[in-house]
Amino acid sequence: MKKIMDFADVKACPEQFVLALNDTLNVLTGKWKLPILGSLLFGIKRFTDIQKNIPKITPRMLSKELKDLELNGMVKRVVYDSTPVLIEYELTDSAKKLSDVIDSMLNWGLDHRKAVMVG
Amino acid sequence: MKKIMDFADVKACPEQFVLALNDTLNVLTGKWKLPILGSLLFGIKRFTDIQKNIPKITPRMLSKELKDLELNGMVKRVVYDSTPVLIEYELTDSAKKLSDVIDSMLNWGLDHRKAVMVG
DNA sequence: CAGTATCCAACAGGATACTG
DNA sequence: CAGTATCCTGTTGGATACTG
Repeated sequence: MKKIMDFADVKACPEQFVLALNDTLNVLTGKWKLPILGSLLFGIKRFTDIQKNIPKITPRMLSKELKDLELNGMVKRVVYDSTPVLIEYELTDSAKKLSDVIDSMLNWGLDHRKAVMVG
Repeated sequence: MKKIMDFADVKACPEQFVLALNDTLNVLTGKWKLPILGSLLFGIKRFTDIQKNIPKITPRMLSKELKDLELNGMVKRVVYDSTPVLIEYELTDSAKKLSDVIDSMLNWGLDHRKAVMVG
């Protein structure tokens, strides 16, 4: 794993690092993004499949978040020109790699819980 | 780095993992938490020092976020009983370990930017 | 210096109903 | 099935002024 200080240009040009960090934060934050990505980690899904996977999400929010994730290169929306039209959502390769980030967040979170308990 | 599927009980008891993940997200999200943690990574600081470090943050927001970070075990607030009273903020050990998470977020973010560019 | 107090705007998200 | 359209509430954050 490359550390931030390994990047030679971090001091010379910090803006790109701030942007990259914000990108990561943006695809994770909000009430529904992680549940949606989690649902799609188990495979290609249709709109109503995702809705069934995530209790209490409304179609409005699912639609909004899927558009946002698509715009940010996390989700591919595939339209099959059958009758009736079939639409499927799947994760991009980039999105699948997010599991590394989630693992590190999980590890820190579990450690932190222990630390806060005793402290 | 331990991966989520390495935890034997992840399927039996997923709630603690959801909580841990949310903890991590909660100490990172919002407009000011990361800048504040970043400022304190360079050492112990006083209220107005942090304010000088972070352009445009108001005392209201800095006060609110510092309280929140303290409550979540990220920041220690130390009061020196001199006259006038001196107050310093420093990161907890747990907060310092966040740099691992930030590194992984940064790496993913930089990769993702490249992937989205070409895609 | 280290904050509070008040008021206000913007946005995230929810409830419900409707559509090609 | 795969969404939109409206309307509404709560939270986040900003502006400005003030305090021990």
